Amino acid sequence: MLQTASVLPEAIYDELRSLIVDQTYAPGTSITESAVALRFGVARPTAKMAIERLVTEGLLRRELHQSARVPQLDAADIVDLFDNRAVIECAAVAALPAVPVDAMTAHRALLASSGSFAQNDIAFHRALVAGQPSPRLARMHALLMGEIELCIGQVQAAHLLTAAEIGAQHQGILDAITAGDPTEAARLTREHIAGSRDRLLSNQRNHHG
Amino acid sequence: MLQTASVLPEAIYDELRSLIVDQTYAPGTSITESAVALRFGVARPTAKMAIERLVTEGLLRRELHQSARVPQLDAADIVDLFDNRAVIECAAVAALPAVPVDAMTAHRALLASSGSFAQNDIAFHRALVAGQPSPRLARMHALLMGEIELCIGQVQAAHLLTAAEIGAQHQGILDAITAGDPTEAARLTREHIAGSRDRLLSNQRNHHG
DNA sequence: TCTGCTATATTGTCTAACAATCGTTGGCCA
DNA sequence: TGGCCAACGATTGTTAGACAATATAGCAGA
Repeated sequence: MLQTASVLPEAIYDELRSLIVDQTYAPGTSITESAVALRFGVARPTAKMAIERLVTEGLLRRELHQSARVPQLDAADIVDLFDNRAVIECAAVAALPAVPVDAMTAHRALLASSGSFAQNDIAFHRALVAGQPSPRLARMHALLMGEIELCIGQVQAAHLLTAAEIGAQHQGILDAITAGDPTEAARLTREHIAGSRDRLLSNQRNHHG
Repeated sequence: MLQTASVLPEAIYDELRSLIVDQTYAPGTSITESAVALRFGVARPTAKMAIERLVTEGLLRRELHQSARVPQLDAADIVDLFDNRAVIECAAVAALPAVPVDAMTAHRALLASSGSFAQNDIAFHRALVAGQPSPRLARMHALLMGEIELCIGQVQAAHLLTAAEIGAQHQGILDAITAGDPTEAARLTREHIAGSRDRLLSNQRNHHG
């Protein structure tokens, strides 16, 4: 979370964020302050606050005097997002003293998942970063992950790879951490993320290319 | 800049930010919304907006129902800030196709400066990141640099090193970029930032230890 | 002295309203 | 018929004032 906000805008923020990531609001949809205020039964300033927070995280874009719009992420965005994510997550796993329990939980949940496992994949990576000691690295990661989720939703990439394949790559990262080899952990993380990126890119080409 | 805000909160944000970085507001000072609104002659919501943006950047901290306070950065903060800064700036210089003109400008200004050159140093590093193509890497860097400026102000570290010494290290980084050696550029950047970190740390020990 | 209550200060949120600005639609003119 | 300009509607930007919720501090009592 980027900032500790008050409870009401926080709730609206959460809800809106889900609607955007779920593709309930398609890319390009414009989201006005009044509409949000009406939908959630709050005053416009409160809705405005939630929207501005989503803009800060990159899940919405807006310009002066125009309503916020759900961004359409293109190939360049995917490359930028995943490359930066690799930088941050490599630094994170290299700084991990041990495997965080939350990461193990997400890992097992992913391997056991029957349907869509994208959320478990995200949770695994978030847990790796959360388990590492630097709060600012975690903040920067959060700044990327919102758009990453949006991106995965937009490319309909839930099943580009099997849970077993993803799980095996995760297992390798965990093993390197446990073995006390941060360099190897970082390398595997970099490869894992680059693989996801390329898979998303080829899928996007098929859909929009 | 983290987000494109409207003009009035933007102006207040800029002014407040300067006052905080300048140490006009000492660490620990509490800044109320009303006080800001009064000082700048705007309504409280407008002041609130500026304050919340500074909180997002880490230049102020606040909890629910309490006024924002200027944070007192300790040794752990310095380490965290500079280590993460090294991660980001290394990635930035490694991605630089050539030396940005703004970086050259700041570099020359630093070498020619007679008094305090901290601003030129900051400008140089900002220019390096701004010259690199990824907007999200730049955003993450901006998230760190606010606190970095605050940190430098709090440790009264304007003259821990001569302009000539800093300039020489910068020159080395520029040379590596020009030579098309991103690995070397990243290494020199990492060393340069680690040096700054250690000097700030020892200075802080003298003052507060 | 320590505990508990009260009072004040501050933020959280709402309603209502006006100003500024952007996009669009319609009409007017060539 | 087609292009330019103006007015309109929609939306955001900003303000004012008000009330509720909460934290801090100071005071009173045991």
